Amino acid sequence: MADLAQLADVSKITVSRALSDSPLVNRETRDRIQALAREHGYKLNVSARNLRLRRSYTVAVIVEMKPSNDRTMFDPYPLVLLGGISQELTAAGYSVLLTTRQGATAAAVQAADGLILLGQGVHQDAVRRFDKLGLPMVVWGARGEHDEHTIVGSDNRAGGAAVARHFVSKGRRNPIFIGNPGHLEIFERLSGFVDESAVHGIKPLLIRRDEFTVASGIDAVESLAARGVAFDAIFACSDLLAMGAIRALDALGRKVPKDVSVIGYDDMPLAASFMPPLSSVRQDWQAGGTLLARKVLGLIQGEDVGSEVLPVELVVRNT
Amino acid sequence: MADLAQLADVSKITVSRALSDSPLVNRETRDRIQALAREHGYKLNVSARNLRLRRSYTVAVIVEMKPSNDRTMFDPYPLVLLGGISQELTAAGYSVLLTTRQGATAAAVQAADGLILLGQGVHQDAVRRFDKLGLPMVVWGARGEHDEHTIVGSDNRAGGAAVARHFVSKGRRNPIFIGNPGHLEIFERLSGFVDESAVHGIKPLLIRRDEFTVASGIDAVESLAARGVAFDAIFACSDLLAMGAIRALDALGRKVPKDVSVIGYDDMPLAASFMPPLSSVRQDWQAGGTLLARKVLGLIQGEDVGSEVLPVELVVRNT
DNA sequence: GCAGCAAATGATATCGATATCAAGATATCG
DNA sequence: CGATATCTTGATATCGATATCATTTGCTGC
Repeated sequence: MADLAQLADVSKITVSRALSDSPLVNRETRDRIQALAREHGYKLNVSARNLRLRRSYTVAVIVEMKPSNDRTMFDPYPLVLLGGISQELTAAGYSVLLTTRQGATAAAVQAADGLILLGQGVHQDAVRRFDKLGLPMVVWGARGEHDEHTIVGSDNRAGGAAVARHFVSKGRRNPIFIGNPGHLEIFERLSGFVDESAVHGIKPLLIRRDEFTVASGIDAVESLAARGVAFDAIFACSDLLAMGAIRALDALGRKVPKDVSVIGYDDMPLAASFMPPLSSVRQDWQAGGTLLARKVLGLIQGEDVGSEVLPVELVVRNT
Repeated sequence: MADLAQLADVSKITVSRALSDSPLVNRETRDRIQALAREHGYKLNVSARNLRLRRSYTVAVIVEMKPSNDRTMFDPYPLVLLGGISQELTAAGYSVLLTTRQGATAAAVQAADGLILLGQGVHQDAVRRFDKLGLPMVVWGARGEHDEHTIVGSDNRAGGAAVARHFVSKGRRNPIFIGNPGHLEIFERLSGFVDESAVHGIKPLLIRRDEFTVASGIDAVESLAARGVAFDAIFACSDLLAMGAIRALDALGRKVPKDVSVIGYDDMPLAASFMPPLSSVRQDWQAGGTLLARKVLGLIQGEDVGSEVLPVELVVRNT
């Protein structure tokens, strides 16, 4: 900037003002300086600006990425969320600092202006840990009873309820829920499902499975069959579980959807091309990401943003 | 730091040294200062340090994230890569700055110490554009003829060749390749496939399809059938294409793998659970991410790292 | 013709860290 | 005992931007 100042025969501060489009400087001067800056390939030193402004214009996104074949890493979900976040923040002139939980102690993270927490396993302890940083923070997921932080998530309860209503409309009386209600989001799906079923005098059976894999879905149905449990509908809390379930049902000679209705969750791209095309509950992750970003930005600006729940949509296909 | 200096009754610079574990300061003093820092929740101001050191300790990762249902956004691939990158960089004390191509003009990106380019569509023009930033840069993908930049990718050519050999070993004489050789990586797979086939006197047929979707795979096989083309093997350059192809073959009454062998690419988690379990070429993305990160770090340190090609593995299952 | 005001620019201090060089304290040695 | 080396600490300048207050210039209106 000092160099530019010399070139333009003005002071450093005028250059600074010109480059930030300040109305304090004559339009002519401003254009001249901006042209010079372009011409000489001037690049703002972000560190210097941030130091002076006491801001980093950076939002840290903390993703849970476990090494192995965990759901989080392989499902499209976090990436689409990241896409939405990245787009929105970038547009607002912020940068996205991506970290795993382990790396979150890095100095750069602590210097962030805000925090976004992703990952289904975001439990209270993790939230509290990051809360101590004292940064504006938004969490993706479901809202627990005593949560005070800002949460953005999709309406898991409504999703569960919609599935329950669908099953009822198909005359199903003995539905199964497969999943891990230990995760708050899954628990919400289960609650919505159970509550809505109860309205119609139906009591679903819970088969707890911790892994969100095809194998796990197969296993769940096999264990049901082995135990001789009667059922005519399955609500799996992930599409992979649902696919596994259908595979297992097929092997058992039970027809989907004639004998058993099956509905998955997430509506991953493959669901539509599954054979048979899988019915599923869709959440709009891109929108989720956008919203997460807007909320942090709001918090950073000192606004009073509340938590928000995004609608979901039951996509009925052939199962 | 000035406050800590007062508290410890030393100078700022001693505090600075103590906190960075400099051997220049007495162990006792150092411990005392570090204890004080912890106690008072001192946080390093990253901007200030970066300003002084003329470094940002940040590597920008530029991902192509197109809005719609593009392959990039939904496949597990970039996320796993990101996981590897993030892990490695974080361990080295660097931060990961995630951006889309559009956001890459942001000041923070230009301030990065290095650049990693991801996305199958990384063409020459994009590479050149970012090259102008003059930063250490590593690209994921395949190596073009005139490429001078550092490239990390998996051995697409070997992948294609392995598939060709497999087909030959199964006695297949009329193989089809489905995919878009416009992408350099895909082109390499095709080349390896074609060259290795030629060794055995076989000439594959190329069906060009630009989308990496199940629908596209179905469409490809249907068009083959409509044109009355004879074939007994399909090498699809993505698992989704392969799944679509198998679906379509099924509809046409052709058995897999009895009548037609099918092999996909990427070995996505679902491939193993597909019905029938899909044979596929696997690349180790986690390792790729790690390697990408190491290369940039090397470049940043001024080392002379070369390009590198990672091995792939043909996973033969039931197709 | 001069006070008063607006527009444009500048001088200086500052953000919070580290590099460089200087200097005091202590130890070692012939 | 003085000289030299070693250990430890400090003073000062600096990284590159912006906030604040000051100043200059040109113009308006009575």
